[in-house]
Amino acid sequence: MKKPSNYIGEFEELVLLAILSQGDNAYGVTIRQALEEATARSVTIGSLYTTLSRLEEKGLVQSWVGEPTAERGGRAKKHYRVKGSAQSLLKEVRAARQRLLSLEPVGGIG
Amino acid sequence: MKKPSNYIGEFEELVLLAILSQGDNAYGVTIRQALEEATARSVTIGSLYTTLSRLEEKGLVQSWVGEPTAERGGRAKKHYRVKGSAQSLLKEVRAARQRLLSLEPVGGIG
DNA sequence: ACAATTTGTTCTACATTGCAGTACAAATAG
DNA sequence: CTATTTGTACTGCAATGTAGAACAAATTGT
Repeated sequence: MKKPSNYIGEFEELVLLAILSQGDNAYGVTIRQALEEATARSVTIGSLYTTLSRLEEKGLVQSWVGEPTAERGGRAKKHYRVKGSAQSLLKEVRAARQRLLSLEPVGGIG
Repeated sequence: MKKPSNYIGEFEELVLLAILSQGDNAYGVTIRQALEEATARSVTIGSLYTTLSRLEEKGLVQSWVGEPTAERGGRAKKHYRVKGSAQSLLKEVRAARQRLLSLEPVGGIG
């Protein structure tokens, strides 16, 4: 739960949104799936977990391991939840972009 | 005009938006001012120029040096314009975020 | 019990971006 | 031709992005 910086990157932001989009079912596989569908780009699982770890180090997400579901086999899922501090950062960066867009003299970019 | 990657970072995105917001008057000083007002964070001039250079390397912005204005003294301004390729990338990442938000099961984050 | 299979996470390594300080360049004024 | 003003380029390191392979924990079948 360090606090190395106050900045979140582009991919980190997408990961946070992906977690939110999965509600109570946010873990590695579902988060990845949401990302790939939303971005139409491949997301390697290693990249995702690295980012999830860093987000947790920064205190932006919280995680806990669930009970292993009796489906076929496989390790227990590690669930993720977005913390309030992250919501604030998301709001901030969205607001900053909006402010710049509202100054846009040509009138919107799409 | 290299093409090292297809990714744009968070700050790069803000810089692109800031350039757009300045219309025909986008150069170091005005871009920086727009950024600081929109983000409420200090932006050192070195950081900005580094990012502008990288954006130009990636072919996302175009620059040209203007005539020196007869105001007091000082070097000629280097003007920047956002290219179409950048507009596309901006659209893409905005769309990706929007897609994730629209799946948001809790109902919006602010 | 234990090897094979399945599901899922951690580790290692390097590329790209973010960020700041300092040096440098080009213009005007006196 | 020096001082001042305005503005840009250079250097170096920290933080993020990205991928591949190794590792871990569960179930199934024999």
